Amino acid sequence: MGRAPCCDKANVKKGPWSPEEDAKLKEFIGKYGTGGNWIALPQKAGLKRCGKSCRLRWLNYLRPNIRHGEFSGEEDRIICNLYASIGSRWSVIAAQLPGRTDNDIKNYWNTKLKKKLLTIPPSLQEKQTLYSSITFQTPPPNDHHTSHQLLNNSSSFYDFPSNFMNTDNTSNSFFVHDDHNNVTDLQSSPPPYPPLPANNLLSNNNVDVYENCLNYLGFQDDQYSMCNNSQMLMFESTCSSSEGGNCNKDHEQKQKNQIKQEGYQITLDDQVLGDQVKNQSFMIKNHVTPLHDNLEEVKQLNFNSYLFHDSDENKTPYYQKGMCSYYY
DNA sequence: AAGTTCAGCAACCGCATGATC
DNA sequence: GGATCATGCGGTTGCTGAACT
Repeated sequence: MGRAPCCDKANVKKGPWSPEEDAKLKEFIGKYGTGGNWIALPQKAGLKRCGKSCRLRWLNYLRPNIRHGEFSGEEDRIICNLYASIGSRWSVIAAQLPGRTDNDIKNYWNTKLKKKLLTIPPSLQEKQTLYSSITFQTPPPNDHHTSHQLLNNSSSFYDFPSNFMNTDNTSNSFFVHDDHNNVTDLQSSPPPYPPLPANNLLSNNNVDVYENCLNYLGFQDDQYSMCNNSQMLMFESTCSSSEGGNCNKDHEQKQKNQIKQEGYQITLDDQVLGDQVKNQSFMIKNHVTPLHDNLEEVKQLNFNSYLFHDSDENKTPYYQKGMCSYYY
């Protein structure tokens, strides 16, 4: 015995709406509103439709100020940003795009935007564009913004959780705090941000800002990114879950070696965000030093897709893929 | 020109959640 | 606290027209 149907399926019309039906629904809602009861509405309005169908038709097509047609570049950026941060919560994304419906955005994402992003060639320039869109704006080269200025420059529609961090405008100090009121003042070591969520936020239901976007682009698992004022480094790693923290040193060394081969010098720091994160990944702290003096040259470097092939204790192959790029 | 494939989109379906009794 | 119902949401389906062979 399944769930009771929401309406009498035998007596409701399905399929595309006719102009007459649209007019009836529009007129009825114009006069009486929805009355807070979609189930009863079709009968009152003289429609042989399911209440859910009426609701959908109204919300996605008939209600005032609906916009159809081409999405702008700005809308693309917003969708990508939000998808990266919250995933496929289309209604939330739609709320940021006046006149757009969740259905529209979902369709647009599935049919166009996703493909558009997937076809981005693996050149740094393209990646930079994408990452800048899914992360945060960065200041111009040689402009020593404070971290909270970075935050202020970040996309306005992305609201960090209220406990994510505080900034102190008077002293330029910058700190994060977690649910236990453990406050970390990052003033003494210049934060490499755009902001990383405090570990309690990273480790539970809060999706890493960057994760989804990279995942759907074909990258996997954990990646964290950071920006050292004019530079940003993105990294990801995939570790066997059973390895816990042990894999990190190993992979860290590999990544370090790999990066050195590419002409960069980095300082790794494997603490930062607590056990859960540490066990899955490692952080590269804020000292990222290009060995090249010329930023233009740096800009051209492409660290895309280091691929490590290894195996865990069960001889199951796994991959670790590192990726980083400078950008400013 | 006819048939086939593909992309875009409207609409449906079923599940999750919240409100009410 | 549990049952029932309405609503909202996201995944999926299927229709339509355009593009391709």
